[in-house]
Amino acid sequence: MSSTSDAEAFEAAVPLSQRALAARGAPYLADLNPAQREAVEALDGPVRMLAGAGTGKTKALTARIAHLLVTGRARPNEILAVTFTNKAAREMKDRVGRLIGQAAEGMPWMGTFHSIGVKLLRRHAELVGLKSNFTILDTDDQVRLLRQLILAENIDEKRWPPRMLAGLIDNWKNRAWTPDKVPSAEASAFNFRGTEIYAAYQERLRTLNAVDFGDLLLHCLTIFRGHGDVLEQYQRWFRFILVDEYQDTNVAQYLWLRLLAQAHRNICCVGDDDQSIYGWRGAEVGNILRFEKDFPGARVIRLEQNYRSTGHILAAASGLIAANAGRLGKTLWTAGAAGEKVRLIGHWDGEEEARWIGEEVEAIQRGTRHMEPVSLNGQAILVRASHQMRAFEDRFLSIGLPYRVIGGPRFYERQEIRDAMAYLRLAVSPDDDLAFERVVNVPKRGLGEKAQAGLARIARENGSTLLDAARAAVATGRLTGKGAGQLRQFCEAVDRWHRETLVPGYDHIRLAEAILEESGYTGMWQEDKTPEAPGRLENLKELIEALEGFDNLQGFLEHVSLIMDNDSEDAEEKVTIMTLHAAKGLEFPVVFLPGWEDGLFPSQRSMDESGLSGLEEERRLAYVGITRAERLCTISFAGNRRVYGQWQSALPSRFIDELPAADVEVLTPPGLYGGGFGAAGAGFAAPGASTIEDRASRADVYNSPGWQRMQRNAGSRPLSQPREARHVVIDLDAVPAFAEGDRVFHRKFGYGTVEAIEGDKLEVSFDKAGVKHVVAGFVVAAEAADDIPF
DNA sequence: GTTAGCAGCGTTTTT
DNA sequence: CGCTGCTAAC
Repeated sequence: MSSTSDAEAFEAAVPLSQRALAARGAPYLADLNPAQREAVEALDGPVRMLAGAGTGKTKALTARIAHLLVTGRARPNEILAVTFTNKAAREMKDRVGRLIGQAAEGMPWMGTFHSIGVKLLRRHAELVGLKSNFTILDTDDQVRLLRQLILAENIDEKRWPPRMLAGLIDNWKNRAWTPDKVPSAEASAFNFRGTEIYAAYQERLRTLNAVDFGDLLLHCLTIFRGHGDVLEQYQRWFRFILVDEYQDTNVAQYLWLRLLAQAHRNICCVGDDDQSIYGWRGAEVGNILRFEKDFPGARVIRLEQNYRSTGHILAAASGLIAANAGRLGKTLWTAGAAGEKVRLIGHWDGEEEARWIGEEVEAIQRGTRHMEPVSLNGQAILVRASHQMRAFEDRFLSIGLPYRVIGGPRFYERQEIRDAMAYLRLAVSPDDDLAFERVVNVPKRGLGEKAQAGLARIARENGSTLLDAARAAVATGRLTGKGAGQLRQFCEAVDRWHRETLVPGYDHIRLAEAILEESGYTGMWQEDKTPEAPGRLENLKELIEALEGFDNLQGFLEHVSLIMDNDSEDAEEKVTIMTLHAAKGLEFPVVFLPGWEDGLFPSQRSMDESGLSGLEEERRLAYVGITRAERLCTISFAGNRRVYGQWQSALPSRFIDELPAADVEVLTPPGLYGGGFGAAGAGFAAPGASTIEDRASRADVYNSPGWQRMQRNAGSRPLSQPREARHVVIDLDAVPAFAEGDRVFHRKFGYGTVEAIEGDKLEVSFDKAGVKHVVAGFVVAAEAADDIPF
């Protein structure tokens, strides 16, 4: 901006007309609607964008970035663009790159709050008493550490579980409370010891040169507040700030943003109060209102035209969310067709619900009377709680329907990955006590609790690291027996690996492989015959592959804990199963929303803990769910569900009553032809009914007012498509791989014996999982499972 | 020091 | 029901 020509100065003052910019290579402006264009062109000063679901928010945001770059208002490294998930950040990078016709790699400050926090913290770690190679603890490490502290305080961990304190500390950090800032109102927390242990925990983290997730932001705040020069540097540096999913920011994140933006006030926040679903994690919708106060004169831009969903879907979602009080208010509209109504169906129990959805997915994949075929990738099942996923997995496995689960245990949270990473950490920094502790006896080296406690004591006496203590113990003969020899070998190995990491340009992939091999870690899993072992070896292989993207182990370790999300992009066609939370920001042509029962959704716990505001957050979650659907949305509930292995009956969700009847079509569940729901459960004789003891409840299920109203409006059409007779294909060519009595291995159920063969389906008696019907293609011969290569 | 077997517990959602 | 953590035996 220093050498500004007249023409450029003019550009800066007056937004160029659409045509003028298009002529100069800004085609991204051409297909924006007026509101989006306003959002793109209002570059200066605070902007608050209120963007409803499917209104082209990301499009506007990316175009805005492109506009900043193309008009020369900012260089790529002067834009701070914050998202909540890595996925969102990646998508934004891709799209900006496409808009400006080159890779957006040059935008180093586009990422999640946490990844940007790490980057800042590594530069200034010494200002909060850390070294720049600090390690990032995940929840598991955090809990372990707290457990040690709690035990040291002689507190009964049964009554005061470490997990609880971890949650508490997390909350405090979300509110930007360092130990000394925790208000006295919280003094009674955790048996009146909460703040005290919090302080001890922070101290311990510092000595370990480690941080937890919350610290990534909190330490940044401490630095910004305590070192004006550093803050000013970044205020100048980040000339334009953009924030995605603003409604999900917590107080710490808000303060972080405010500090960075308050000088130039070029901050653009995009959010939708109706999609605020992280209140339990400390998100404050109130931050939207607070923005107005802290940035007076902020321009408010509303995106209300929805491009994603059909009319009925949009109307159903809007009708539902209207039940929430105190919304900022938005009227979404669409120029598109009304499309299919939202479908509603009740089932006898959760298993039947899963069965029905599986068949619907296959039917829709083939194409129905009412809809063109939709591929599996275009279909998703969105659940409230992850334990609902199991029913679908079981069902889909047995009918051979390919699926992918998003948001299970994260890749880097898996035991084998954490172990492997601990080894790598130890190689890079032998003073990493946490890593040492984790793997010193994995695989077993005869170093149990006692030996480890001894090492810890030596370390404390000498003020040394655990590794040094181990060396000392071996040298002085303080440790004897079988463990001593193995420990000596372990220490030598660590030294050897560490020396290799010091060689410039070392082959880090080969070294990593060698570490896992020499430590006996891969060997341990190769010998393990449990069903999970092959999968774990597979994951280790993936970990090694991931190393290729980095120059050395150090680089890898610095980034991995935040980068490794497990939405691996595989090419195969699969239905997606995930939680509603994980689905935010995504869209699918076809969406299934199972489990709409009171207590499950809305979740009882949410209502107990947070009352009305909890219920409203649940309702927003429902709103998010429905608005993920482009063309077909199917809501379902089950009258009975197994929970903790006990059958429990449930009532349809109150949200069902709140759906506008005109936009909903009630389907007749299978097995109920001719009977219908008319007379309170009459004719309700689903297969399996006899196994359920509590039958009294079923009349109630269909007695809720909403359900009855719905029923009066029910269409005559029974199902989206009449069920095809599923004839068994007797294809001799498909069978010969297995015979009765064969031993087979299944990725999920483990080893088993083939009991019967019917077409391409096998009945297998699994050693651990019991008798299951599976498609032949899903199992391999047991011998083949033994040598799945690493 | 390690392992097997049992008791007791719990499931909301996540960077 | 399935997992974790504890106890009792190897």
